[in-house]
Amino acid sequence: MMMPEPSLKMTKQRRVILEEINRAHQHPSAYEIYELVRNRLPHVSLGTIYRNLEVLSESGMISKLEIAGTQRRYDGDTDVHSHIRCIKCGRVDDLDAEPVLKFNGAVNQTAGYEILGHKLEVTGVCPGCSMKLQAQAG
Amino acid sequence: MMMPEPSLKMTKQRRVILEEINRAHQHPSAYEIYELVRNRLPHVSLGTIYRNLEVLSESGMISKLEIAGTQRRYDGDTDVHSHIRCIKCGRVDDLDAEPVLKFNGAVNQTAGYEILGHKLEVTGVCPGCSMKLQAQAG
DNA sequence: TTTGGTGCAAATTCTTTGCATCTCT
DNA sequence: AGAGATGCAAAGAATTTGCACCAAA
Repeated sequence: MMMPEPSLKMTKQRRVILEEINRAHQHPSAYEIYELVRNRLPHVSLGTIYRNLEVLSESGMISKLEIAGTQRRYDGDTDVHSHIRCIKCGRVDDLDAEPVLKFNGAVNQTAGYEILGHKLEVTGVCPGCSMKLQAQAG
Repeated sequence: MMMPEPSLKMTKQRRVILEEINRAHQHPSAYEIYELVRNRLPHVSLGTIYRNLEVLSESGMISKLEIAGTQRRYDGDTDVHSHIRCIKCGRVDDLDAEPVLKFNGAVNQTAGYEILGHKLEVTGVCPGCSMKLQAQAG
């Protein structure tokens, strides 16, 4: 027998969270989303942000970025695309153009794993951190 | 004027940590390394593990894996190579063969970033989790 | 009305750090 | 000796969760 899917209520918190993620063209962390939402709903709690990020990504309305770094980041754009991450500040941007990858079959025969996907992550230093470093180097 | 490099003392803790990382053919987390080392040095502290993982990776003797997931992992093999990560349990293995990647120039012109590198991360379900899932599905 | 959501605060998990003491070099 | 490392315990950062009340359907 099937479990009924839990129905998603569209609360105002959830609606605003979704709007802010879709408006943000960087890839905000939970805390950054919290700050954005709090401008519009001053009493919102961080727990609500986390719970919603979870259900929204579970239901495919946003995506949870699987990238390196200490803080998780979220993306309103659910199409598959690659990212670049600043190793200094953790900022994440989209690549301007999706690189064309070609790889041989090696990946398909790894140690008994059932392969689900892959992703390319480019690392670098973002314009902001680049400037700071040059100022320091003086 | 140059700062003198801090000299690394080879304490017994540091030596054992290094030996255990090099012996481990998975990619252990700090806590897993702690457990391995504790078998040989029962009074070692987790703080010492973390401090050593930091200096050892800083000095290039091991590498800190930049992978998605909540827990950081370490690798005694400092050559560049790609990994596969189990989305269920976080286990990380080396790919059996390094895939040949070819990509167009798109990456070189992204939003003012100074590009440092890139990496491919393959995701999948490891043999252990695969078996558990099949048992559940019945 | 019922089911799911919220705010708040406490709890978890992973990692870092201050400090007194110890140990390589 | 003295720079650097250790153990311990406390602090931090990011995320999750229990619970009483609230609101969308």
